[in-house]
Amino acid sequence: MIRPTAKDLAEAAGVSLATVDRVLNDRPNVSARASRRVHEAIEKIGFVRNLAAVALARNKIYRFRFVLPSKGDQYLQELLQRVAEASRTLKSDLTEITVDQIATDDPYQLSRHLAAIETEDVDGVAVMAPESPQVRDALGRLMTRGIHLVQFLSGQEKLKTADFVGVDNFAAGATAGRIIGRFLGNEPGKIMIVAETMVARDSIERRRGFDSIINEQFPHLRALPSLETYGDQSRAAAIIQNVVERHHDIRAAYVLSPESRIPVSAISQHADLQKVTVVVHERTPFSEEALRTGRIDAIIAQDPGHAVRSAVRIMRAHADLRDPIAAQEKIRIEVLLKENL
Amino acid sequence: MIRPTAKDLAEAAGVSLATVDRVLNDRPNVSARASRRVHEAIEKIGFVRNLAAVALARNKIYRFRFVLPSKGDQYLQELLQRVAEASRTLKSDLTEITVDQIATDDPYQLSRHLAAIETEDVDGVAVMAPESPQVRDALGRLMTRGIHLVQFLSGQEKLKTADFVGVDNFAAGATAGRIIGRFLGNEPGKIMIVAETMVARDSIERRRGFDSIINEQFPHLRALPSLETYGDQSRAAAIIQNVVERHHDIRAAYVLSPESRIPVSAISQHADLQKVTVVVHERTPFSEEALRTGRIDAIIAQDPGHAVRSAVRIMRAHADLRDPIAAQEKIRIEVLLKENL
DNA sequence: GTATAACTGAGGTGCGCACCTCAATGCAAG
DNA sequence: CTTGCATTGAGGTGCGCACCTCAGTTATAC
Repeated sequence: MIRPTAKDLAEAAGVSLATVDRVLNDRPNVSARASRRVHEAIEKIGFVRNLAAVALARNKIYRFRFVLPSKGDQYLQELLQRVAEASRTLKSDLTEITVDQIATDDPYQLSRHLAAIETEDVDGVAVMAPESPQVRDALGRLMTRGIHLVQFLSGQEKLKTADFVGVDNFAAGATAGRIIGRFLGNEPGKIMIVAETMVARDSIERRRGFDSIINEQFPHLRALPSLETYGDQSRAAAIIQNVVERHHDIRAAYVLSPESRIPVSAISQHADLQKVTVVVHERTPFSEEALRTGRIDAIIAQDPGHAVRSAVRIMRAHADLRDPIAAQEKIRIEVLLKENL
Repeated sequence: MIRPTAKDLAEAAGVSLATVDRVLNDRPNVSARASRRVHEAIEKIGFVRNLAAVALARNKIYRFRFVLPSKGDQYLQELLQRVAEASRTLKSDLTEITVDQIATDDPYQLSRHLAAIETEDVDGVAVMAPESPQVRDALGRLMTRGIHLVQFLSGQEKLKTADFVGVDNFAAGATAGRIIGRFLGNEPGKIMIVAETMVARDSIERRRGFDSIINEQFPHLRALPSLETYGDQSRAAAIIQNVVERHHDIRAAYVLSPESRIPVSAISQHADLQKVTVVVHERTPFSEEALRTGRIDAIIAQDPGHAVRSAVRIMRAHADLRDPIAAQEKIRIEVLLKENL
């Protein structure tokens, strides 16, 4: 038989098409016996639903929304581009993607925005926002209202019920630690650590992962306290200069935040990049160029395109009441060197 | 308007549905004027084909075939699993995937097998086979017969007309070179290089990439001539023992071939893995475990699951007379350390 | 027993498009 | 003018399934 249809399935199961429909779509009023016979027949004749037909018959448009920060540098731009790209590609798959850019670092504003999302307007929401109790509650309320939520690239620690798309930041920090440790060899020295802010949970976890490796595996190295730039160019220059002057044996720098342009620029002003091993996070036009020209030595990245597509697949699966395929949705921690850009 | 349909498009363009159909599907007998008006209307009303409806109306089953080696170790198993997985997932997308396992290292047998593939049986073929003139000709003939070909994970140098899915092996070798070079630091030493066979083009390119980095960036290191195991455990042990005895200053080992179990086992018998930095290719249960336990230091990998899905997407695009989205189909060279497994 | 609820089947409609036929119109060459 | 060919439109069919209605049947409670 060429690819059995629902009709073939009904025949094989000895029931009517209506019952097959009830079983396949989990509708009520089906006896256990009928359900069992249908499932057995599915196995027996190898029935597989034609998703194209399902989609057409349902004639449903999936509407997903990404809630992203309004302020940022190149990494945010990269993300926006990937979302736009996915939006274009998925239009022919009955999927419409919108983007809201919000001051996600203002919990009040973000909460209000999330509260204003209507259940009827959207089938899933992917939110990228730093952790805060207020935001966590707002996200919880969103889910209570039946809107499927994906925590996008940055998670709330105690919101385990929502899917999370992104890397394990502890592991990412540990990876950075391993690279710096191995690159530096056996000579002792200090490592400068720079972040936009240490309020962000991502940065904290990366730092913890980094420290765990350095302390255990490379005890001759010492990671200095984290410097916070607050995204300010001149502040970054000042605090980095200060640290460089006070420690003559800085052999490496690790930038925790996704936006590395300001920290790296400041570092290159005040330190000899030939001697200092620099590792940053996220691939951006800046970090890519810096790696190419040798200003930095490695990038720890997560592919934003993958992340976007993964978030959409997860929201789509939930909208169809399916389970996402977990294995495929794992975002890899990528290590980029000059040679594998 | 909710999502315009072809009917809306016809109306907007001032032509009939039949003409819209002719334009959308590149059928003959359409005046330039009609075509232009349809395309303008597409832009104007934002028409996007409903792929589900297209698929349903076409009612076409895509049949793709993977031609893979019959002999191999864990990496082959990994690949087979990923293909099987994709096969299961894609069944509901009207895509059927079959696997032929052939002695791909026998050009004669492979050519005969390829020649026997019927145009009617299949919409695309993905072939993983070492380079040889005979195979290249057989692949060429396959394409001449109108069967779309994807070179899967191993390409023929002079067959540029066919798509290739897999990493740039020169870059992969260079990445390995960078890692070993940086991990070893400034002390001089020698690097042992092991391959199953250096006949395979992949190994040759990796070696070239590796040498280019070592020679340019790390002149205090010397890469020894490649050792060939021919997949034989005792032969591997013998030649590696020989090399270890003749060179007392071997500080690293680089395994070029995707199957690393035999070489690494042999190396660990005859060298002190605490002191020797080992880099291998491809993630397998063995290499993963070896990385976890510290027997090896890094894995250069390409995600076989991605590769399989990418090959399928490319064949699918060609079957639909579309162009694949090149950016999405690039397979990354992954660097795996203990921390980002 | 009867009333009620749970189940089942038959049949219809429509999703948006591809693909087909056939008649009608335009247009150019001779 | 006629012939021939390119172009266009009108209309129909079917892909596989979801979703609906309604009549009929069976099980269960009382």
